Amino acid sequence: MQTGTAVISSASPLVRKLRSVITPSAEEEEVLAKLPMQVASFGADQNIVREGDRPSRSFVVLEGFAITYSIIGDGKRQIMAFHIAGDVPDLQSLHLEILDNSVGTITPCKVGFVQHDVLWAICQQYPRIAAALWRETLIDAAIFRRWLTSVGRREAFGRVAHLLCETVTRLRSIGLAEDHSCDFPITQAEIGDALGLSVVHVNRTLQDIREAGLIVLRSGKLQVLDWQGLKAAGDFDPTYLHLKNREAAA
Amino acid sequence: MQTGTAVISSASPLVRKLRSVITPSAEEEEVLAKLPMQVASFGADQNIVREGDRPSRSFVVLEGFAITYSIIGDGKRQIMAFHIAGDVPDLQSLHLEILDNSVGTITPCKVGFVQHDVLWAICQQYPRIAAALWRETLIDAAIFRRWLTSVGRREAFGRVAHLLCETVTRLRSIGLAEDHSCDFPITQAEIGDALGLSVVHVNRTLQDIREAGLIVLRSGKLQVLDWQGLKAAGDFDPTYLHLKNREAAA
DNA sequence: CGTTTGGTTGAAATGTGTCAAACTTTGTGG
DNA sequence: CCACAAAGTTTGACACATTTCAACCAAACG
Repeated sequence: MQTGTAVISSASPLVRKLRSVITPSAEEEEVLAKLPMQVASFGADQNIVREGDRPSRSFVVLEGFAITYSIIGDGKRQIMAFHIAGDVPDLQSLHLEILDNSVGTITPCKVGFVQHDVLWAICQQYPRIAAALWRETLIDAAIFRRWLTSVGRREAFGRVAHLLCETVTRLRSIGLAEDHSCDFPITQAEIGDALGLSVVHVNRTLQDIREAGLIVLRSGKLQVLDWQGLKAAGDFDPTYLHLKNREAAA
Repeated sequence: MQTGTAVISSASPLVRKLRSVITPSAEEEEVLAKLPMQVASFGADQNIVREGDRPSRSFVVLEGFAITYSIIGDGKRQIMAFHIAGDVPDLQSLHLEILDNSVGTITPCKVGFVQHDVLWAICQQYPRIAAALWRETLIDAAIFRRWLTSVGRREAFGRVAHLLCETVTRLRSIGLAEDHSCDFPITQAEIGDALGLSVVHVNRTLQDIREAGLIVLRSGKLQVLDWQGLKAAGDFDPTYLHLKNREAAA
């Protein structure tokens, strides 16, 4: 894998993501690699787009972690997705004029804005890329469904375990995890807002998971000690991620 | 509305749904109206497709209520969506080979199966229909996000209220609700499985909502007595449904 | 190095689940 | 059209997972 890693890391996040979603041709890869985008950097905890916006462009996450979230009436926050390199969190705005949720950073991020008309043009010229983009939004929806299942019907232990499994698997699929270790810059408060739990209870649950010998999580690094055990605890089956490179899910 | 109703009801559920999603041309409407589909009837509580299937066709709900659901390890069920006439619950299978959830009926249903290659051909020939279908899947995703928010961060009262608002609004958008009254054949157990609540608690919550004078719900009929009040209770804002016909959300 | 952010702990409060039983409505076959 | 079964709803009592409050501690950071 050593030599392979160099090749993979030379590809743009968008191309790496594409490879996890379809099997692109060289030409298709090149189109995405040369996609005209306006790169911008954001600090941690900043909004990139807000609920109610009517964007004329979407953006790719190039580096860092971002979240899709919404604030409800009484001020509580629900995080609906964690976004990593290669994700296009507001791709939906290509078809839905008004954004129904906000997207913000939780770590410093580099993102690339792409005009919608550029995307439209590419979709017309490269139907397989159009299909891949549609496919990506469908996978996002599948992830939402799984989260809903987790939050609706699993207890805290299983919920957290499932989130950890999913995140590691997704990071692996784009080459950002070795074995079952990865950067994990998500705070306990953010885990809570994602899973419908209080910070306090996330903290206690994380301790339980540690004591069960399943993980080590310290200073933003996650190491899974017992992958099978964690999968079992979270009732995790990666089918719903519809990854092309199945090994990532092993 | 009387004369208008006649016209609307003459349209196929698919066309009516299309009108709520985009503003179709006469030609586009005709394409969908004449879509070759194999119509089938199902009794209540039957599976139409199952998790793990690899369908070569999708289906439109023509009559009745269906659900997207999943069973987790310990046998609990999470319902992720209620489908009404015009919905295409497994449209995702057009792009994702393997189904990651089941779809079943909760009332007797009439559905129309459409081969994927037919859909592909239409998408190629009518880009606006392709866009509309993509758009529909994006709206579905938006609904999942809202459910997640509801289940994650709202108490039972708000959750149930939100679900009622959403269902009435969607039924209105396809002409299946007058004012704020509609058929509501969803059992309390199903509401519970959708919202992550036990039947007992759904029952008590429903009584609270009734006592608050917001609704009448009896023998499968829902009548909203205080729409503003119900919206407030559920913190409901229909923007996320991205309806073309905004009046439906009033 | 102080200041901020994130993590940890304990105790008490509570929303919701579970269990178990009764009641009511709906559908159906005799 | 009644009678019965099945499905859905309702109730009460109790258990418990999770929240809230209120500190305190540890690590990161400029």
